[in-house]
Amino acid sequence: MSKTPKKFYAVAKGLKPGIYPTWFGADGAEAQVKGIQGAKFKGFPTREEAEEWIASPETGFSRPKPELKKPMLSSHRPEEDIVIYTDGSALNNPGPGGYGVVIQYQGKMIQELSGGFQCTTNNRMELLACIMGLRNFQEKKTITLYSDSKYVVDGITKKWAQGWRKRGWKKSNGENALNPDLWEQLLSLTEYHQVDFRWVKGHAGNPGNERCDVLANTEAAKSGLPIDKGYKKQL
RNA sequence: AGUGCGACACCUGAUUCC
DNA sequence: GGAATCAGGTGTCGCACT
Repeated sequence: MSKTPKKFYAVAKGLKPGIYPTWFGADGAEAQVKGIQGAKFKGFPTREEAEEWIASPETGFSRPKPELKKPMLSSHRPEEDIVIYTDGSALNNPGPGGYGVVIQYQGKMIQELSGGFQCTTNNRMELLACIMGLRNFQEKKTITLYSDSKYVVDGITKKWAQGWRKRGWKKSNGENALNPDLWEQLLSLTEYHQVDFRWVKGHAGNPGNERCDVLANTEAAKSGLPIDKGYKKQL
């Protein structure tokens, strides 16, 4: 997993402003900002970046939200008629989880789907969200599907899943590919419909993705959820 | 088989601000 | 409820070494 190597911590407002090489400990940055009102600090991979930031602490401006101006004139391509947004969540991962789906037709929201399970994983829910969304269409359709999961999007667009299935659900390194039950369903749905998988950054202000996030989290928080029979913890 | 590296998610906790 | 910063973790994949 990725652990961003933030070696330097710039303290702009704290006990003693400056650059600190560690977070914890007596010499760490945490001691300089913990409990300090109005503290301002940020980690950087290099000392240069930290010093640069400390010179101009970038006050205000918390809305990098990229404005989506969509003129979308009369030339509406048919491949964008049906748009599905998906997201999944799993508290404590693995843990109680849910999926959320928003289906739009010609820019109008026409349906929302959601569901949850007692114990599952984030990736299973991301996968299931796509499956549940695509399942809504009996007839062959051209669909644009948005997910914030590279696992899901690359699994389809980079043909990972096709490779795993071809090798009997083995990954490129020979080990078992996980969640074959869900990937099998998603593969057959994508072989029936014409689905354009597109990755969107999570929590970046995308309204469709944000809505799915709320739906998924609401489901995960419910009580009396069913069990995810396909989830087997390997141990 | 190990070890790294990369990436996107999903969390848990702490502090500050509104 | 929202914004931000930090730490620790799991889910999963591919790649490239030993």
